Amino acid sequence: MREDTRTRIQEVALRRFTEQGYEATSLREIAEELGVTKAALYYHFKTKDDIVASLVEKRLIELEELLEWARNRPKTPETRRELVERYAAGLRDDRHHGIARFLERNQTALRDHPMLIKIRERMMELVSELSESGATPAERVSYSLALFALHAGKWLLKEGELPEEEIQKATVEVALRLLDA
Amino acid sequence: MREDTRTRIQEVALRRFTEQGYEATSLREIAEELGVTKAALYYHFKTKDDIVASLVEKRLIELEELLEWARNRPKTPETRRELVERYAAGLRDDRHHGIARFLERNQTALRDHPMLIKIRERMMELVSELSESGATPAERVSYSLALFALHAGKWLLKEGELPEEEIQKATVEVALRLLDA
DNA sequence: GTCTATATCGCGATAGAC
DNA sequence: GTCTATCGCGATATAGAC
Repeated sequence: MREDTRTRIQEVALRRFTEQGYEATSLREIAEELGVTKAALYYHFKTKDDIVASLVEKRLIELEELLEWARNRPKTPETRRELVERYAAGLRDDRHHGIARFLERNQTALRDHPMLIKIRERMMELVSELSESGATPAERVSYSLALFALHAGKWLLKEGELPEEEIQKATVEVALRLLDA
Repeated sequence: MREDTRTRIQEVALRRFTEQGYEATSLREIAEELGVTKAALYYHFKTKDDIVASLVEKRLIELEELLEWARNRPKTPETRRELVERYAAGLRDDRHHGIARFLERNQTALRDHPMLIKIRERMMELVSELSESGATPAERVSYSLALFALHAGKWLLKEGELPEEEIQKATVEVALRLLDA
């Protein structure tokens, strides 16, 4: 017994938005792949943007939970290290890493999307949690790059054909070193 | 006496492609701002993609020159340090940093554009020049991040309202430290 | 509640007149 | 060198079939 149409729309949309980009993916393509008409999509989602909102809401909640966790902790090197490790673990999670890839690739196309604006804000707040109030510009850049490194490993090393686990070890190692700036 | 239409199209297109994104910018908008019709743009450029090609060709040449310089040098720590500093200087150049910002923001939308594919290839070759052949995955990630840091400073620190020069000092400092991974 | 048919309007692109 | 007119396709809205 197969899934409901709404879920199948989300799956096809996520894959195509990630691979081809949000604007380059038409609703006609998605509808055709599912064997329905464009209008059917509009029954399940108000607009194309609304499909995006449904995809990323869980990621936003995850970021907000991580942020709350960090705020209830002292700003120590140990907290920073654990924050980086929790962030990396979140990206490894099957429920999130597809969404994360989609987000990485559609920052510009979706720059005015309310959900994406919130996600960007939370990311910047996470970086603030990594920085002490008197952090130098170089330290702040390093801390931002630490989180970025966790995202970037897959395509920075894509030539090498390394196993997923090796890539993760390498990016976490670099991220942790960036915390000691 | 004012510039020719072709140059004015390039200026308006670069600004709008950077601020709103390539796909979100219509040729009608560009034509209206210039006081001409869409069809007039098609006299100066074969397609919308062709405007992009005209914008980025100088950046491609700059990358290729930098690559050639690096290849005629021994792969020493000193070469790597100088490569990073030359790359940073290139980004500071008024002729290039507007183009660089445009490229950063339109990677996904223009992922199949022939000129953009070449630029990505050159960037990956530059990273290879930074890596010795036996470099570990963590080292390769660090070297890639070093170049990325030079691009990312502006938006990573945008909240702090630091002077441009301070941001550049900070990013170069972080990039150079990443070379010692 | 689930979907189709149909229509509107803006898009990139082209052809041909001035 | 720039215009008008037109094309096919995109997102989106609505009316109504089942």
